[in-house]
Amino acid sequence: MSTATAESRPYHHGDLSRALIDAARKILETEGPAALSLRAVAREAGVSPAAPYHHFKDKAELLEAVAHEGWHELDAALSKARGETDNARDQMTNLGVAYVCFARDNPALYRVMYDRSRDKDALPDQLKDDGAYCQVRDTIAENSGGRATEIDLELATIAAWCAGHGLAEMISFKQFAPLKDLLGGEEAFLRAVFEHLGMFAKVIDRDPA
Amino acid sequence: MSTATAESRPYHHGDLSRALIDAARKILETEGPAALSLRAVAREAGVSPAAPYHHFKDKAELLEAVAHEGWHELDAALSKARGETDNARDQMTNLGVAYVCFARDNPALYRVMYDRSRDKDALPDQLKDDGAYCQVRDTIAENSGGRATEIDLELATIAAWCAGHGLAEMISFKQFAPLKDLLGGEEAFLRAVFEHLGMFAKVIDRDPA
DNA sequence: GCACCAATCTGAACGCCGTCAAGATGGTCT
DNA sequence: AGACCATCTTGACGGCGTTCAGATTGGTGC
Repeated sequence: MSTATAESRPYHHGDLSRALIDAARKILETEGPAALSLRAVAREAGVSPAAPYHHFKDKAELLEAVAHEGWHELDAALSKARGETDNARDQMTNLGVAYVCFARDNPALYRVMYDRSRDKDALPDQLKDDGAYCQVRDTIAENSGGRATEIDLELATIAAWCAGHGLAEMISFKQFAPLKDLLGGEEAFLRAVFEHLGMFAKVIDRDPA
Repeated sequence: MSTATAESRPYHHGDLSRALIDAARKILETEGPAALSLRAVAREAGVSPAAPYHHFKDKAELLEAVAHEGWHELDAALSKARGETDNARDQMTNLGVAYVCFARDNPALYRVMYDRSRDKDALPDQLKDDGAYCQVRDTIAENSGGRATEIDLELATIAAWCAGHGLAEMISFKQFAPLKDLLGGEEAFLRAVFEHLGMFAKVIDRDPA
């Protein structure tokens, strides 16, 4: 019984790597990061606890693969948000809101993404090369009208990333619920906080004060 | 042999709660969060693995106590930084730098502090009542010269906290090492990023644009 | 068709973990 | 002295990440 389905299955199970990643993500979504054990992933995928070790060096490497998918999806979300307007300044706000919403809607995945980065002391390379980070930098560059130096651009991008990440982590804390209601919902709250950051003011407004 | 030392020891070991917290912090500092098991803490304190359960409901409650100390120490660090200048605007920058430096110098403790908050979906109460958060808000209020509404103040404080937290998490990533060198060190890097946030611009500069 | 190899998976085991129940220990109070 | 109770130890349970020997399977060369 070589292939149980029409798809070409390279070996015994089929694409177990893929199945393991999917199983991990399902557990993350339904039970949260605390429940994400390698044994649970194997169970979910219907294989023995030792099976994953033929596809991933250890648990960390599986999580790495999950995180990698997460960064790609964040990238896609930012691309979409950026494309929804031509006004460069609105693009910036949209990027920020989209970033935070991604983190809010995929909290466990977002956690895994940064936990893996922390363990490596480095954000993923794809971020620097052509990923989400570059979209933020490019948008800032367009806002600056060519007046900003390379260093200014880099610093403003880091600043924006910090603000987005910080807000993404704060947004879930229930302290802010009253403020959200008062402002008319979560997105309004997000936009208000972003405004109060006076984000990128130095690059965009560029008056030396 | 009731009291082995001059101090009054309530029971067998002495103040085991205290010893456990100290042991946990020592392990955090020397081996990092991953090595912080309850058994390791008990081992470090010289008691059996079950002993901690007479002082803390479970592992989470011990970590809660550790986190609580962390917030107090962060509070003290911010107080000190704020007191080092009278210029309100400098106070703001000093607060930001002090916050990030605390996180950089106590990375494992900082991690535990926020991990516990996430599990509870809430920042510690002490933050709202008279702690670090209020110091930031008060400083912003002084900067605004009474022109800011309550909501503006709250939003600006959240924005500042997000930026600080975000930067605290980013600072360790090795990608930014070249930029740090280029700017003449880590603190210069910190200050540059804070500047690029145009932080609190809306509250402080208050020109409607 | 068949033998063989390498890739893949299983089963059992190791040491670690968090937690709990039962019992030993030693202050404290009367 | 004796009772009491907080404290600590011992031993156990199930779950974890990981390893390893061996079984199973798919593809390759004859």
